[in-house]
Amino acid sequence: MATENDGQLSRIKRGVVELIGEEELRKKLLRSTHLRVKVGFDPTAPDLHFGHTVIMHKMRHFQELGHTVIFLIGDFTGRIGDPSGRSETRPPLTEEQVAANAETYKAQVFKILDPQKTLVEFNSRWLGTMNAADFVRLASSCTVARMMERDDFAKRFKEQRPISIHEFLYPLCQGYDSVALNADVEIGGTDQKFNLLMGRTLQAHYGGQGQCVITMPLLEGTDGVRKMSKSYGNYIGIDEPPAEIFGKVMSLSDTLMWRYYELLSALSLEETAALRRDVEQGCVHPKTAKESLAHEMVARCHGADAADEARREFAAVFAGGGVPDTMPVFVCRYENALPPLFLEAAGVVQSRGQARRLVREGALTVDNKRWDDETQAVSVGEHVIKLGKKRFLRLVVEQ
RNA sequence: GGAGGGGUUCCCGAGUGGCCAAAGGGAACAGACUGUAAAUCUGUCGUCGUACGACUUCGGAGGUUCAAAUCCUCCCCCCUCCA
Repeated sequence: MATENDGQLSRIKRGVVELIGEEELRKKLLRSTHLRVKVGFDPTAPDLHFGHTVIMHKMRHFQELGHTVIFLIGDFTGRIGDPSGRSETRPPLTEEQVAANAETYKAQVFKILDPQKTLVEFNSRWLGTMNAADFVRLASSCTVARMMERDDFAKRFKEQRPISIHEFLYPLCQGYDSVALNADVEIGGTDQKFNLLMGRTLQAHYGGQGQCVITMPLLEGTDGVRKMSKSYGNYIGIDEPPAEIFGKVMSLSDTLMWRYYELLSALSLEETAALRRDVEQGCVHPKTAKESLAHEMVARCHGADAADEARREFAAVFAGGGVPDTMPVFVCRYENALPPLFLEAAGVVQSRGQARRLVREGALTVDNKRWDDETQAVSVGEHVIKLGKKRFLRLVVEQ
């Protein structure tokens, strides 16, 4: 029995940055096979991306061990805006936005989670019905000094940037969620550590047992600098088309690629290390290694066939100078066949001036031939338009 | 409540009456080189116009002036110190 328990524990610990309350977790695992594992998602970004999947795979592990995962949609807290890691106040969401985003979440999470062992909750259910007295009690559980220990608050305060009082409420609310849900374990990114610990503290404050806290590494976004986040625009969404996911992975830097291998790939750490060694010694081209990763990522979201197809098309388009199988079609009349006009009308660029500049810079290709005269109209007929490396358009010019 | 400092183009940040569509850096985009990698070099980076140029922009609203991001008035927001 003890060994089986240890097996569970080592499975749980794999890949985590920190496990706070390991001894308690060991005991809990002995006592129950149905622990309540809480993970909160802020409904700010309706599209799940690969950064989320790091945590979701950990949730999946718990499910496979028989435990119940509570997928908590922070519809109430979403309206406050999580200050974690932020240098400024987030804009609050409207109720409608939150509702719409939450629906999108629910539609996507079951790509990875087992619906049978997932409980979806909304924290407005208990936070929304609290009255002022309840909130005062909640707020009394934490001192200002304790709150200011938080790195991002401390930093903002020091840099004389604004912090609103309501942002103090966020960790308290998130912590109270753990009280309301009676969570045994909560999982989050390393940037959530403070909030996660707040849950542990509050549960004790309200007379329960504190949850165990697991922090997972944060995946850097495609820029390799900031964490992956929709609001930074550096994310790869799990719902994006295969070619898009493939392309985004391929344009990761070589250094960053190993991080993605480590956090996302099904390859073991040993296998990854071996691959890395091969690349460093020149036995394997880094591009090949990246293609495997891209293939794996597409396969996870869209299946192996789609991944094969994405790899084939990528090779044809970018290595072979070909064109994608599908590209947006735009029809215009001959008098509008001037590059700045149709490029703007087709939504390829944001303004005619921008189009004009790009054409002058030699970014435009019509039927695979450079077209650097912005005043020359494209002839009647069907053409393949390419702007820069990534923007394609099938242009039909009518008489 | 009192005193002082500040809000500039995607971000940071210069600019205190015309030479300002606004320095510099970053991000982004394009070209060259490549592996849609990195690094490097070059260019672009408010809108419209082939171009001379025109128009809109420097927290908001008014005003002074031939001319305002820059001066004045009121308002909104942020920070610091005192209470």
